[in-house]
Amino acid sequence: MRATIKDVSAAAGVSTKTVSRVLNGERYVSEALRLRVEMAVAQLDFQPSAVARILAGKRSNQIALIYDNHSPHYIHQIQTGIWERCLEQGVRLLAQPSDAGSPNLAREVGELIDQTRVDGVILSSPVTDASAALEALDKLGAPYVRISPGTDHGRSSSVSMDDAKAADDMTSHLIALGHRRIGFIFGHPNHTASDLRHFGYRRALDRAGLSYEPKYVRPGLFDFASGEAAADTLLDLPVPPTAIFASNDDMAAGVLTVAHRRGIAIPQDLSVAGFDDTALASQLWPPLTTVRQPTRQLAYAAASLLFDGDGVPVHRRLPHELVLRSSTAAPRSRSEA
Amino acid sequence: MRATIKDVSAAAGVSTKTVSRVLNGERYVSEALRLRVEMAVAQLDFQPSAVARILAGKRSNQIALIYDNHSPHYIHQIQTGIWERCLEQGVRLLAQPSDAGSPNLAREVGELIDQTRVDGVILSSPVTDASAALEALDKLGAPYVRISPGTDHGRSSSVSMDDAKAADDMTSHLIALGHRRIGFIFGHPNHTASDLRHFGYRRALDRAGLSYEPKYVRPGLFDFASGEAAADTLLDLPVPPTAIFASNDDMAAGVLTVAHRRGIAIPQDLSVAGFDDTALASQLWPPLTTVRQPTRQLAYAAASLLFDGDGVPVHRRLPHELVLRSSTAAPRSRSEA
DNA sequence: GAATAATATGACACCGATGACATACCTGCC
DNA sequence: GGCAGGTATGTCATCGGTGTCATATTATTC
Repeated sequence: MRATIKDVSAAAGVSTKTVSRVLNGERYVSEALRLRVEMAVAQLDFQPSAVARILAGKRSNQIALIYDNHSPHYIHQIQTGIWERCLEQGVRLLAQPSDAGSPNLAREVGELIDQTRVDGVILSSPVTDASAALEALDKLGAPYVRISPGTDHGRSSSVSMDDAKAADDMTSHLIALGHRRIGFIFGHPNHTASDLRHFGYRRALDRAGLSYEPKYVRPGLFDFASGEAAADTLLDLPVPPTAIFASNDDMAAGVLTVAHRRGIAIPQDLSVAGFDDTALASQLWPPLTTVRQPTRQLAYAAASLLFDGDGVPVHRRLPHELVLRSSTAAPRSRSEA
Repeated sequence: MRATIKDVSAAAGVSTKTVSRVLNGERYVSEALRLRVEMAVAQLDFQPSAVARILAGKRSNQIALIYDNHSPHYIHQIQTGIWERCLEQGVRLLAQPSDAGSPNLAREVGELIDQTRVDGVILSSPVTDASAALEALDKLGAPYVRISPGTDHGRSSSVSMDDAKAADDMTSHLIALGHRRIGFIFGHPNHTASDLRHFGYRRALDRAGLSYEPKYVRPGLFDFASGEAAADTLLDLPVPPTAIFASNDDMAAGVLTVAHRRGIAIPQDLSVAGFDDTALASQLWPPLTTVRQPTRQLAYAAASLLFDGDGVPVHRRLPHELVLRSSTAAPRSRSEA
């Protein structure tokens, strides 16, 4: 059986409380005792039980990540970023997939907090905007940080990128290339980022003096199939767009596939842009022009805010980056209006 | 403050032990008391503290997943499969990324077990074959199940697919199409599956009476870039292969990109096959013929073995499936030897 | 009807740490 | 010399449950 604090205290000839003091680096321990305790700890290869600590103390040294996202790449980045920060902090990470729309969400979150006593929670989109979850967390007084929340920004600390600006940048890039008819594929309506990206697209058109044409804007669900469907509709138009900007890479992949199927050359006959810079983006043919979302860094920053936070909401905005690859180019004929 | 078992016992007018019995569905509780307790629980919205349970009892109702895998899709599938089973069991899941080659692996695993008291551990490749981790688990007596282990099969329960058979099937498919010169890209040397897939490839050639040509076999690392590099080498050969079988989809994507870059038509001039059936496979152009690895089901089964196991190693093998898409076809000229 | 077994309930210690508080020992200062 | 205040250490209750054991009640058997 593993050594407990009692074994250590016996071996060192001190009280368990003194051992506890040494363990936690408290003041008021003489150098002599500190040394004896440390030697006993080393000798017994003693590991304090996290469980007992939680029960007795205040901190659990565990945080939870609540997510509901169907992009493995995104979650992986998020998880990796958080984990990196946790490692530095000596904190464990509990993964909690969930369903942002579930009527049980509040209960699930409540159970998570009550049962595990996590010190804090990180929410990723779209759970960031599930009011049931937020209410449950507020009620229980659990600190939480949101990654890319869409609404209610004052409610908690958060990290985010500027989705509108990014979409604006990409759209402007296409306009600069000479495109005048730019299709846009909306993201999943549950994600607030979808709306922001759409707004950025529209703002860029507006600034360039191009009219916003609803027929060039199609709904999407952030998945491959919806990208295909949207592309089919757009390319069936009497005067199809010369460029299509999809709200994420998966949908852009769908656009590419439709184009290949129709024998449309990319980027000569059609420019395609995505969003996220997932691994997929560089593995497609042609490699996708897209927006690099600093996902891992966002996650890392979120964990930092959680650890260092003092209750006052802080917002951190991280910069995105346009990644220009070969799926975009000037349209074949610049004379088109 | 949250209700505790004491509040419930007071509200129901019974001892805490009786509440505990009801909570755990133990025998020997009268219907009347059970009802009173259940009502009190409902009324107070009582959630037993997992932490206290762990400390007092034997089970922690937590398991951990230790992984070190650079494929987000794979991990996501694994995590989802395990989570599904955990949900049924009311068990929480701790995610523990790690580095299979790290000299600290044994310590990390030891700390994980000691500190969290997880009931068991699931290992995914390649940590499945990191002897430091296995030794640490054995020493601490922690039950564990491995997903697709490569070595030492008798050592623990495990779930796996038949990698050799799958690669054999795919190779046989290419041979049946008429291919005689089939390139092969090896997987990451750390993963034992790599070796098995290669063996399956070779066995299929052998059975068909085709000679095994080392020049058609290139190393790879399971990533896109190594797929590109291997494809370039293969296609530069004086007599290049008419088909390339990559040990996973990412590398197959690399092959497709090289082919596109060189203007090689797929599948007319070159057939390409992958392995795993990741999301990527169906999002590429042309969609990839590949092997569907039952990752999620493997993970689910692994969790089941962990929960239901009684210490006796059990091995479960799940069936794979050939997914035929449009990246493979008969070679242009069947006359080639 | 007494002995035995099965059922039902509670008292209490305990899991392994930390928190609150008590106590003892030094210093330094009036 | 006595007292305040910082330093060092220990005692004991406590966190919120479960395990063990004792005991009371009811059912079964001969």
